[in-house]
Amino acid sequence: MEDIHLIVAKNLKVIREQEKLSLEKVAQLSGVSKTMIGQIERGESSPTLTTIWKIANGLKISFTALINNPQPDTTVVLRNEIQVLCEDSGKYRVYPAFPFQDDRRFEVYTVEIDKDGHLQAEGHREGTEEFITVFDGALTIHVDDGHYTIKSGDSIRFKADKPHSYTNTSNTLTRLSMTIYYPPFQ
Amino acid sequence: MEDIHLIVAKNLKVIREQEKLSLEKVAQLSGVSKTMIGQIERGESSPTLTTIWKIANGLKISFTALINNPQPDTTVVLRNEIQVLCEDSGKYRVYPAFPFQDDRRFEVYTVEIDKDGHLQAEGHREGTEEFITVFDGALTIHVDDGHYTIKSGDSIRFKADKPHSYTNTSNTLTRLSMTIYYPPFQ
DNA sequence: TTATTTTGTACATTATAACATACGCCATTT
DNA sequence: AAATGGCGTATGTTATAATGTACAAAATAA
Repeated sequence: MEDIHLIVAKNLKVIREQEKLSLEKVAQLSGVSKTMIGQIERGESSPTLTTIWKIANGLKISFTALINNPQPDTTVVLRNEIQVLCEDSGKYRVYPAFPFQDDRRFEVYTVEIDKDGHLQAEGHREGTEEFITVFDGALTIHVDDGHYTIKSGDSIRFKADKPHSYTNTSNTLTRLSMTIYYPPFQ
Repeated sequence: MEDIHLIVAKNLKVIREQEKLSLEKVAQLSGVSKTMIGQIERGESSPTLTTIWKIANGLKISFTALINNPQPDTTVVLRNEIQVLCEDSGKYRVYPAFPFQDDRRFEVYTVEIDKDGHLQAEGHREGTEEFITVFDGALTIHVDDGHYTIKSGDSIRFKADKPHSYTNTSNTLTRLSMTIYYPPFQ
């Protein structure tokens, strides 16, 4: 239960059944076809904004009542279930453990870099910072003409709004945890 | 500036320019094509939920930052600019002055009923109430076997979660203001 | 100036959201 | 049991969201 249209699916179905409304009834209240209402509820369709708007208005509920995902108090993320992202021919692997969400201003990744693995990254948004702790191997970070080598157990924090690079400068697999902070707008 | 996709259009353009990002850049950050970003900004497209989600994540902003419509302190609604809804062959005309919105729990209509005009309405959601003040003519409301005649200057409040009807029982045009209250869920 | 890059839009195509219709299922009811 | 009505799903079609390519204007560099 992660993808946005699945959240809407769940919310809509709950609200509709709570109100004891048929698909037909929701259709005529909202002006959206019965078929589409059904597909949205089953998660078979990613509705457009105007469709969501029509439904919210028809049911006299707020837009966010449909897109809100009531977060549980606890979330367990299994490594095997994370969609891994690869760079440098698979030598640099990113596991997004806690992706960016709503007003949370950070995201947490686990990164694995094979021996000789390397990644050159562009600068992120103005004010963005990275917080890295190395658990195995050693990492060398180049940023702003300087370079820093972080060994297992050590950590680094740096402003990531300029181009920077990560290199495994050990002879083994390097594993690290990376938290990226994005400052709010304005 | 009313329709939901126009709100997103405005918000996206403001944020993008604020961050000095090109369409191209937003495209690669979000994984949504440059063309689509442009169309959304120009209000030429009503994006799907997944597209909005991709953009929000790419820019590291909340979903609501895109769909939020910063309401002005004052809103003037001209009668001529309201989309009028007609029933009973045009004898019953509804002007939605303040439609339902977000967590506001009511909406305000102006209604005009010609001589002999009539409307049979189904019951609204459980707990829904209507508040009517008649300004011209006279209105007879049937609900739950009872009927009430409201003359110019008078008002009525009734639970509208059962079938009810409105009839102009005067010899002239009847005009009234109707506020409908929808109770929150749960 | 001319050349070059960058940026936003126009166009043609593909993918899919949205709709109208029809069908099958599970209730009641008779 | 048969018939009826309400409800959700499957199907085929249309509208439009989404993409890729190409183009034109503006900005930058030479």
